[in-house]
This record gives sequence, C-alpha cells and structure tokens, in this order.
Amino acid sequence: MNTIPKLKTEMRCDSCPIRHRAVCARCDADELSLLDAIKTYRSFSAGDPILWRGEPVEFLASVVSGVATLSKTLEDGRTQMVGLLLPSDFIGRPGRMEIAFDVTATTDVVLCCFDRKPFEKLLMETPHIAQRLMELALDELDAARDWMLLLGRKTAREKIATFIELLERRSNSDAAQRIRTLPLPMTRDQIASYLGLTLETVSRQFSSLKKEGVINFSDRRTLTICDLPALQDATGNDADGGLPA
Amino acid sequence: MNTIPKLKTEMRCDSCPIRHRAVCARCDADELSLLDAIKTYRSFSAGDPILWRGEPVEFLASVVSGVATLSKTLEDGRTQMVGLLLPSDFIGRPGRMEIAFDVTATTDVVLCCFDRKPFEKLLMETPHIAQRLMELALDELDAARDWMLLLGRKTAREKIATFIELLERRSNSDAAQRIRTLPLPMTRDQIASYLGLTLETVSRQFSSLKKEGVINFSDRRTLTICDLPALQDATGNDADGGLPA
DNA sequence: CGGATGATTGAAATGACTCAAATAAAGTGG
DNA sequence: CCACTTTATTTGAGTCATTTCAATCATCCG
Repeated sequence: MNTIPKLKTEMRCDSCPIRHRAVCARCDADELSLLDAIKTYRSFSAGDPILWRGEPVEFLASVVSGVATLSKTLEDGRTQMVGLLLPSDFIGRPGRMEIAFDVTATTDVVLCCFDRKPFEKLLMETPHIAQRLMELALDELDAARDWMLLLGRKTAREKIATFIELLERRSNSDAAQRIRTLPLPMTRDQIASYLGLTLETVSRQFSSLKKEGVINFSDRRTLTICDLPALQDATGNDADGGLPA
Repeated sequence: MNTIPKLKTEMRCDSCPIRHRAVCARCDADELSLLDAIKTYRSFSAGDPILWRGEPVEFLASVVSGVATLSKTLEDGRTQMVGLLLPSDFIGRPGRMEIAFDVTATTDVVLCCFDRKPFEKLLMETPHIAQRLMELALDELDAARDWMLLLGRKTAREKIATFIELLERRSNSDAAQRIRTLPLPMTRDQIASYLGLTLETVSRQFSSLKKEGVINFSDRRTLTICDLPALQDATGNDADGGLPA
C-alpha cells in the first residue's frame, strides 16, 4: 500500500519548467489537457524515500524539480546507485507494478504524478506520449551504458571528474560564463554510492582536484569549476565527449 | 557507408526460433507479414564487427542466433562491454542513425534486419511493434542497472559467479537437470571486458571455482556447473535473485 | 555551548592489476 | 601426419590504487 501524501499544487502545464523535456514534450494543447486532468503533484523532503524496491506503485511520474536517486543493494548492505533523476526524468514503467530499485529524494523534490490506470490508457491512445516515453527510456539506456564504462574502467579521479562534468552539463546555467558555480545535490556518501567508490576516496579526489586548482569549494556543497578544460581532460573521455549528435 | 553483405535466407516467420520473444512477439499474422516483407537476414562470423560506433546505420535488427556484444572504448584503449546480445535481443534505435558503441559478433551470428525507413513507418502504424520495442528497451535498462551494481560493487569472484549464472539462466537447456553443461560464447579476454576485470583475474577466478568443485571445464570453452547452489551463493545476490516477478 | 552529522586526512591492509613466464591448444604448410 | 608458429590460457611474483580502520576537524542546529 502506498501512503504518499498528495499535494494538489496548482500549476498550469504551460508554465511548467519541464514542459518541453518531460514525457509531455511532444503533446499538443489537447493532449496536454488530458494529461493535466490526471496529474497530481507530490512533494518530498531531502532524504525521504519515494519508492521502495518491490513495493507496488500505483503511479508514474516526472521529476519537476529537485534530485532523486535510484539505488540497488546487495544482501550484505553494499549499495550502488544506478540512476540519477533530474528534472524532466521519468519514474516508473508502464505495465509493471513493481520496480527493481529504491527511489530516494536527495534534495527536496516535486513530482508530477499520473495514476497508473488512466496514464496507461492515455499511453495507448496518444502516440506522442508513447513516442516520447520511448525516447526517454532509450536516453536512460544510453546514460546507463556510459555509466557502465565509468564503473568498470575509470579510475577514482576520472570518476569524480566525470561526475562533476555531468552535473555541469545538466545544470542550466549560462552557457557563456567560463567559471561555473554549482551546488552538489548529494552528500559525499551518496556520490561514492553513485561512482562505485568509498566516501573517503571521493573526499580525497575532491581534495586533490582542489589542490591542483581545477575546482574549488566555497562551502562543502557548493563547487566552483576553475578550469573546465583541465576537468574535461581528467574525465578520460574523448574531447567531444561522445557522439557529435 | 555500409557494406555488410545481405544474405537472403528463406525462413518463414512462423518457424523462427525467436518468434515469440523478439520485437515481433505481439504481432498477429497480418502484422507479421508486413514485417516479413521488409526483413533480410545477414550472417556474421565469430569475431566480425557488425557495427562501428558513430557510423550511420540504415537498418535495425533482431538477433536470431549467436551472441554479439556492445562495447565502449576510452581514448587510451581501455574497453568495457556494455551489453550482451543474445537471440531475440534488438539492435538499433528508431530515430537515430548512429549508435554510441561498437557491436561485434563473438560467435557466428544471424541477424534479422529491417531497413530503417520502412521499419520506422511500420512502427508508427503498428502499436504492437511499438509496445514490444518499448518493453525490450525497458528490459535492457533493467539488465543494465543490474550490471551497474555488479561493476560498481561486486568482487571478482562474485562477478564471475554472476556471469556464469546469467549464462545458465539465459541458456535454454532442460529445466530439470541438476548438472548443467554450457558453452562459453566468449574468450577470457571478452569475459574480462564484460565484467570490468583483466583476463588474468578471470582465469584465476575460474581456477578457484574449479578447485572448489563448483564448476568444471571439459574444454576451455565448455563449462559444467557442478554445484548450482554454491554458485548462486557466490554471486552475492539474494536467494531469489531479484523481484519474484 | 555541546552534541550530532558530515567531511577530511592519515596509516595500514588488500584485492585486483601489471609484468613475466610457462603451458596448452589450434592452425599451417611441408 | 608432424614440426612449427600463433594464439589462448594459466600461473606466479611484485606493485599499486583503493579500501579499511581510525582519528581529527568543521559545520550545523538546538
């Protein structure tokens, strides 16, 4: 049973910050109003569990704001984050009640939730939604595969650099400015869990990059990229970072 | 440009070994004949490259028989396998010409290929195909996330045990027999690439499991599982291996 | 101010890697 | 069918990156 509090915030889809990237991206005005009719906002505080592995879930959702994580745990307690959910990312899987990982809010999070049954009905009738959902799933698959390369082959230093570069790329700050300041949305422990490292190693690598003048911390959760080329160089990726597309 | 030889093998979809698992799984007879009209079989020998990263591909395909791998490579040559394609798995991404990894045949492989344009048209018009493709993508995403847990947190021994157990589970031998013999479809080097290890470590772990009587080799590419419970215990997974579903 | 949580740093232990050599299997051409 | 080469695999010894264990430091918040 699911006891997550519903929070009926009034927000019109027109002014939604993820309108053009989320599952609704391709919808026209009519389709949007159908989604609007079945949506409910739910809020979570930093640290709150959103969904537990194996628990039946009766909704699917888009992340509107904040950061959530997907994680898997072995019997003995070792855990690995298997996904980072940023605004516009989608949670849930049509046709399957249960998910195979835990979902946790790492910052305050707002979700735009759709009840399963009406959403699945809409999905059948609205190719624009189905196509977009497919696209999102395939993007996640690409991201998962990049992460497999990171987890399997990159050094601690490269992992940290890649992580920072990822945050930079997905944060929507001004494109032009050369020195970027960005908030770290997670603790060292959570970063370690994402990168397949220990929190001590994460801390050491941050310190090392800081000593080299590549990054700097104004506060433990606020990072400044001082030398972006050096950072990209430390990721181990090609200069272009993947496909030109 | 793509210079892969077409091989027009005559095979009716009715008798296709992957008929009920591949992208065509949900199709009725009429839909199947539409797919049949645009399909072409292509064969590859063990070791052949099937697709290169970044190269434009004008077809999508299902694996009919054999094993292929997806792999990514860092600038300095370190490579990580990011997927294993077994019969019924799908290659390619509607709406995108390029793929972000190399695809290689590790055994002799037969693909059932669909030319991009007509396939994408069919996809728009045939919900049964779109739905199945979505399901396959989501299954791959689940598999990718399981693999992230393996790459990030498991020991060499656990990785090897998990790999053997995966092969056992996806090989369609008799369900009842307690001692299973299965062919390893890849070299030690390829296994290492899949598991984020070196080939020496792979060899050592095989030797170790063999010494303990968990597995045995009749030949270097043919493995026998002598003690399945012990093997499963060595994977680090829960007894049920995941969701009961 | 004090207690709790999160982060950093140090020292030691270790699992997997690297380098190197030995062995086994698989072709190849005479 | 047999030397000979090539390739795949196993095994050993030493090294190193990351982990583990432990202590200190910083920050937040009542």
